[in-house]
Amino acid sequence: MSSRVTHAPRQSARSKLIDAAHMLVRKQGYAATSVDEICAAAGVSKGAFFHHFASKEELGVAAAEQWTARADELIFTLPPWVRIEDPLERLLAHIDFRLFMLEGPPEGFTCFVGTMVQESFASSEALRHASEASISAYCERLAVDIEAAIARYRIRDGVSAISLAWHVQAVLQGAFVIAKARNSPREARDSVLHLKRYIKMLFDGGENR
Amino acid sequence: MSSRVTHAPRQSARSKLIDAAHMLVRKQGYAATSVDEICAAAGVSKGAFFHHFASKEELGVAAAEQWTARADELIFTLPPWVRIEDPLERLLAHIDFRLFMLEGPPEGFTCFVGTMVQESFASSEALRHASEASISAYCERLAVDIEAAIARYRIRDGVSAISLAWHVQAVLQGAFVIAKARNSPREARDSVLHLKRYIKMLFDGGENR
DNA sequence: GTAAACATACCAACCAGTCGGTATGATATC
DNA sequence: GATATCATACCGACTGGTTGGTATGTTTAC
Repeated sequence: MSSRVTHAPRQSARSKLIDAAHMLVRKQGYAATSVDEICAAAGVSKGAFFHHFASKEELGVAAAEQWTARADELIFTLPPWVRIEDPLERLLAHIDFRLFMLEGPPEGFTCFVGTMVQESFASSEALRHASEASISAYCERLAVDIEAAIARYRIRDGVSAISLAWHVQAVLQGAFVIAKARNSPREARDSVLHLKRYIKMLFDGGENR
Repeated sequence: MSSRVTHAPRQSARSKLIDAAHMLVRKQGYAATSVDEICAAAGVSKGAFFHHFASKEELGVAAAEQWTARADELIFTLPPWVRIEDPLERLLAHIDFRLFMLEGPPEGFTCFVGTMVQESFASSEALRHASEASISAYCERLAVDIEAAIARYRIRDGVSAISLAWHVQAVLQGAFVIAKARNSPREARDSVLHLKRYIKMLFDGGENR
């Protein structure tokens, strides 16, 4: 009874704004998404927006940080396959998962920071840096698994784990662009399948001959 | 003396506007680039802009079409290596060329239509379609060379020429995103090297063991 | 001379950001 | 335990500047 809930969890407005930004920016881009639009989608007032964020740019930075946390959870923590013991199998399951995600409209599977950084790399060092941090975090986390696979199975041509991780990220980002251009995830999925074949070949040149 | 220069090449304003759009959009994105900014960079008045284009969107469509012509010339017509007889060597020279291009600031090597389509796919069907046409044209042209290589050397797993062409395009588009995020083309180049290794392995699994 | 190729001045809508104010709840004072 | 004080969360009207686009006039080409 005396359970002091202290103050009611009033994270609400701030995180609703970030969620709305994730959705709208992925659909329309950063510059084309206005603060008013984000407020309307989040169902909060403009006053609330500027209470939580000093500027639109600051929201972008906060949304990038939140995106990192969200992605790490969604991709590296929650899914059951992350507990596969064999590191190569785990890596391939990761690729299959990214493949599986390529469904529905682009705002459902594309990358918030990847979209944002394209428009802001030259105009806002804060946004560029926040986006880079988010993408780098993904690559470094993925490189851990790749490193484990290399340790157990070796890899061709002395390919490094971090280099392959960046390549995975590049293929995914490119697949998102193609999916938007084609208005269909079909070529994007094909491209990820090429990536999977490449990884298999890197770890065993003659396996699925 | 009476050398009638006939009419001075007055393609000038229109194509200066398109060139300025190519540069500015690649640097800042489509939405963040204003009509006034494009006019200023092109050194023409706003009246001239709307004399040649009914709207900013129409400039985008025209710039996409111009981009297709420019890319076809720059990549598939002018370079000396396009006359290499062996189709696989020609394909690998193509990849090397794309690798070689990844230098200097991003607005010098990134893709105008790739940048534009990310911001416009959901808001302007005209821009999305024009961008898709440009990217598709590149892929279909590249697929001709890949098809020739397949005919001469075979390829693993029954990979199709057009599918591999889209994968090349995806890796390049992804590499552009990574280069912008990292503020350096290093990881982008590494990714294209992965692509080159993949293509080599597809055409000869055990070649450079 | 006339039609295309520009230039200048202007407009309404929209933009990010400001500001005065309110509602609420925790803490301090007596 | 009632009251004063303070901090946080939020609201929505407002502002100065920017936006894409227009109206109208001038210059150039043939």
